[in-house]
Amino acid sequence: MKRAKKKAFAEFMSQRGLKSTKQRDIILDSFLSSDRHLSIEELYLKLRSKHPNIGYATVYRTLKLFAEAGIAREMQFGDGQTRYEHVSEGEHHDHLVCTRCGHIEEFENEAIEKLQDEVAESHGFLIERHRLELYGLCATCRK
Amino acid sequence: MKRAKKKAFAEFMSQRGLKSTKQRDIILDSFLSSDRHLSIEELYLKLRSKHPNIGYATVYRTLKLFAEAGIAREMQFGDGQTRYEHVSEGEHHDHLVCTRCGHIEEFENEAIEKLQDEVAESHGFLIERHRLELYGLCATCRK
DNA sequence: CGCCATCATGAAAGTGATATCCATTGACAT
DNA sequence: ATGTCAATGGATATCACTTTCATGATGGCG
Ligand SMILES: [Mn+2]
Ligand SMILES: [Mn+2]
Ligand SMILES: [Zn+2]
Ligand SMILES: [Zn+2]
Repeated sequence: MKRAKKKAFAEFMSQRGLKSTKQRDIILDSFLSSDRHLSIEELYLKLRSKHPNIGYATVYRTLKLFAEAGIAREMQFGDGQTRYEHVSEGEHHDHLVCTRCGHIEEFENEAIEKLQDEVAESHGFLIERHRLELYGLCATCRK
Repeated sequence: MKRAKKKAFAEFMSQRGLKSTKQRDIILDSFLSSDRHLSIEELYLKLRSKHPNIGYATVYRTLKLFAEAGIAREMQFGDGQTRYEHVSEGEHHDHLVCTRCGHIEEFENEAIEKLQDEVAESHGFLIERHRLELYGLCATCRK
């Protein structure tokens, strides 16, 4: 899991002639071992205690790199911050977002995906990607 | 249609003790007679030729008011600008967005909505709202 | 190794869209 | 007509990125 992503990132880096650095290693480790939907600032703050020498710009650029390398995806849940989530090869999911505590849950639903394709076809659209987010109260916050 | 929204807005304004102004009337007219998914700047520019005395801040605040009054809804399609769309009482729809020309089409699909409810329930979520957007090439841009 | 062309870093400055301030103007109840 | 409080709009501030630039690190090649 983590191994696969580290390897994929290493390959991407060498293909592009980019260099391996201490910062990138630290950021990748931290990213892979944290919440699956993290903002730049959250990751930056998480790192800062142990690695006060890593700058915001480096975290920012490294997360962009992860996205280019295909091991992360940029997401917008409407709270004004871009979040980066883990991406696994060939996997897709959508999101449930708690409007009270910010908790994010993932789900997959083949039936919905299929209906989306039908909608697109009936409108003559060629779909490249989609986003489906359900906002409300999570099980905990409902109580 | 337009009448109903003007009336709804007037009621909202008087309930809140807000005042009727020339600018608000102009902006409402312009909003109701334009594209259904308009950014602040687009509306501002559209107005400027005929009403160069209306400021950007007023357009901004008035669109927010429309949203509060329930006759408009803020939307984010990922192009960096907030768009305001017309809202009709008790109506709901989702969007197809062309990634090439920016064209936006609307659709409704009861089956999808129903499946969404099932997903939410199976995760213990209480849904307040959702967003479903399909991004790709519109019929025209496919050719 | 030691060089050195490149890439990477991080503090600071820039950007663009949105949000707010404030002096002035306007609406409307009395 | 007057007083009060909301509205306006130009200017300024904010916020989350995004880029710049001087300095530091990496790694291929003798
Ligand atoms: Mn996710
Ligand atoms: Mn719409
Ligand atoms: Zn919650
Ligand atoms: Zn198109």
